Amino acid sequence: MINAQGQLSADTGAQESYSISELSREFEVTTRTIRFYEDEGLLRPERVGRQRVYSPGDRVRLKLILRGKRLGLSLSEIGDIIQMYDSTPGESGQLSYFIDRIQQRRHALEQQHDDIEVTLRELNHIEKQCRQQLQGLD
Amino acid sequence: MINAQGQLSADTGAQESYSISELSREFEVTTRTIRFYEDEGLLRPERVGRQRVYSPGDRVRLKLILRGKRLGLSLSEIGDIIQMYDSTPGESGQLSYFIDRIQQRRHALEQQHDDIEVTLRELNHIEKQCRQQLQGLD
DNA sequence: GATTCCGTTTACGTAAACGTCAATTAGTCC
DNA sequence: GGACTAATTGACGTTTACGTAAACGGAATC
Repeated sequence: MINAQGQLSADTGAQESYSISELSREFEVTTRTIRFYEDEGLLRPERVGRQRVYSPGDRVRLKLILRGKRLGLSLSEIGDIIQMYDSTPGESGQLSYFIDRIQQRRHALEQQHDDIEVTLRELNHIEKQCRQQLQGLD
Repeated sequence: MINAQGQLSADTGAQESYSISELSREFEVTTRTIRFYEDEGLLRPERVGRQRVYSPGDRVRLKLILRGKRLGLSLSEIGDIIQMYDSTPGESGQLSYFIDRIQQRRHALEQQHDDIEVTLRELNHIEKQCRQQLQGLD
């Protein structure tokens, strides 16, 4: 297998580096978007010359970013969360403050979780009514 | 009990009308925001003179809007959903197309649901590590 | 060596979702 | 009847998250 840099890489399913257009295609975002995330400090790919080269770690970060987007988070909120992932070990400043931030995130997520369940139930109800209408069983 | 219009209303917990500032306070959004939602066609309060008067139904709609916001939906997506709630009975144009739209919404919500669970698990993991650090049990 | 394909930087444009005045109206309190 | 309070319309400002176009750099290909 040959990657974008023309180097051989064992086909383990996990490449060791990615070009911007590869990631762009894989995740269906524009290169503009990926560069923008870098401007915002969410990604820090290496450079070979002027070109960006993304590691598997960068790819995971991009995944995290997109997951955050699907949840409706702003890029700065996403940056906040990514920072949590990054500073996992001990150097997270005030540990208890850090835990606090985690709790807050979790609280918001749990609220969303509830909102989703309510909405799903309601949509199910509406759909049911529609199906009855469709069959004239009303 | 006396509402904003100076009229008596039985204290059943459910008022029969609300002023814009009442709703503003209750849901902690600015009046500007509420008017903006009206501009976008998400709310249609009645008028007494020039003043807006909101019914319990309007209040529910506002609740729906804010729930949608917590889920990260755009106002137009929220409008889309509210329309589903409104046109429940039979006049939903192409019923099967309508059901299709419901399915799509549901799919997005289920994706979010999954995203949340993954993120929550990860946050839990991170928090655990932090707590261990805090107790020096590492 | 001209074209094509990626990629880069710089910069201006834009849609969404409000914020922030400013000017005006209409009722209320003393 | 002046002051205050709540509401209204209108208009411009702002932030976020990119889109879009221009102009250029290298490598590959014909």
